[in-house]
Amino acid sequence: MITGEYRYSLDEKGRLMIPSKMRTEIAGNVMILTRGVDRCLWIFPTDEWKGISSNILSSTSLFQEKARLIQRRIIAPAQEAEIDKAGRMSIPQTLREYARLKKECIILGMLRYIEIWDEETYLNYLENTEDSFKEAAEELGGKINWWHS
Amino acid sequence: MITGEYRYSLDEKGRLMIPSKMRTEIAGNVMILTRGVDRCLWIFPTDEWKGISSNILSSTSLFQEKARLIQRRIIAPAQEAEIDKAGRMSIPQTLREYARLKKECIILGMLRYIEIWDEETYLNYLENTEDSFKEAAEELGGKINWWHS
DNA sequence: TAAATGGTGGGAAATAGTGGGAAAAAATAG
DNA sequence: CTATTTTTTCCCACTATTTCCCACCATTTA
Repeated sequence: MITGEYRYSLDEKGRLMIPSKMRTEIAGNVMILTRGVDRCLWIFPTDEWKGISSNILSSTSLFQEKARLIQRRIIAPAQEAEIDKAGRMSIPQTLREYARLKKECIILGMLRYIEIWDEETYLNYLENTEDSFKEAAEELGGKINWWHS
Repeated sequence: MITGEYRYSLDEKGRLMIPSKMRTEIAGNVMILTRGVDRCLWIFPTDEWKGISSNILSSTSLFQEKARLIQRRIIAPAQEAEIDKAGRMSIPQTLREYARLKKECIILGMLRYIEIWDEETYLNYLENTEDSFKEAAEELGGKINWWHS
């Protein structure tokens, strides 16, 4: 279970530190890096990625508009990224641009994957979604058992 | 599996770099280049192309309007293109015009084939399809098991 | 305070990418 | 059919980027 919220800065070579607590949760040092949905990047352990990508592919077909949308935004931009001996990961340029990463980045542990945000973008996101978050919490609160049995 | 999103520029001789990470995924240095669906070009490894083109042919008949459409748009414009020793590919003029390639191009790895876009066209595409993408993602999110087993 | 772990910066070698000259091929004109 | 021009292809040299590695700094732990 990968969790935690961290701030690290991109260095001049476009490398970003992955917190050691997350690294210890991950098998191997190769991961899959791709576009996320709200101007953030997603990092998946390779085995999680295999499941997700094959699920998407099997439930869509190439000559359909929606399938191409998903494929072009989620599957296509994905690249393998290695964690170097010092625990850092090089973020490819096109992905860096998509997420508008400047210097300070936020790293979020989402249980089975990791999100990377530009700090400013992230703070704006939190602020702008405050209301719909409360709504969602309210709605979910009625549906699930927060405290198991 | 070919993935990744890259930006390269067409040089004065109409050549376009194919990213080395994609080249290593491809057997041989000859590929099939043809029109794609949304103002982009498609590049297939030759063996993938054989499968796809024969699939299209066998599932359609000469005497059907729709079959002729697909043949004229996808099959007929197809040409062989070689990757030179420096890893570049010459894009024939008619295809360059169809995709409106100017200088900056986006190269997308679509798992079993590659797409080439003019950068501006691509950015417009992403922008214009933002809403239907989020819809499609939402819909897909409800249908599939993101986390295998 | 020493040792261990976590994090940062940057040099050097290897790899990837760019530009352009020259030979070959194709097109055009005489 | 030959000569000239244009286009394409092939190849080499140069530049940029990435990768690998090592040394150092900071922070935690004993």
